[in-house]
Amino acid sequence: MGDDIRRNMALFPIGIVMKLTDLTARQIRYYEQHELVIPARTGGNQRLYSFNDVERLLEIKDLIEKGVNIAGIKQVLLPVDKDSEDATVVSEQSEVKRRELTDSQLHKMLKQQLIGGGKRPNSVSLIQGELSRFFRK
DNA sequence: ATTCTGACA
DNA sequence: TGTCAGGA
Repeated sequence: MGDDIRRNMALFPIGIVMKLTDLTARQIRYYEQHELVIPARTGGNQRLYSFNDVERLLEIKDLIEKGVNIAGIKQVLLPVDKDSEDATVVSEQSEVKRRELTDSQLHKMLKQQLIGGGKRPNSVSLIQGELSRFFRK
C-alpha cells in the first residue's frame, strides 16, 4: 500500500488532534509519556500527528471509555516505536516479529472485541475479566 | 495565537 | 486530569 506513507505522514498539531479526538491536550500528552503514541516533532519541538496517530488516539480513547487503564492498553495496542511510526509500512496486519507475546492471537482478538464491535453491556465486564488476567501487576 | 514542560493550591 | 507558570 503506497498511501501508507500518507497515513504515517505527520500533519497536524495537537490543537487539531484535540478536536479530532475530543481528548484534552493533557490526555494526549499523557498517553505519549506512556508511549501509546509517538508523534513526530517540528524543529520547534511542536508535536505533529499523522492520521495513524489520530486513529491510534481514537482507539485509546475508546479503551479508556471502556474502563481499560494504561497498562491494559499497552498490551492491547501493539507497541509503537519511532520507526514504525512515520518511517514506513508496518501496521497491525504485518506479521510483526514480536515473539515476546506468546499469544499474539489473543491480543488480536481482544483488540477486535474492545475496539471493533459495538457495545454490548456484558462483553465489557467479560473483557475486563479476561484482561485482568494479564493486567495483574 | 499556539504549544511545551514541569508542577501541584 | 485540570490548570497555571514561564519560556519558545
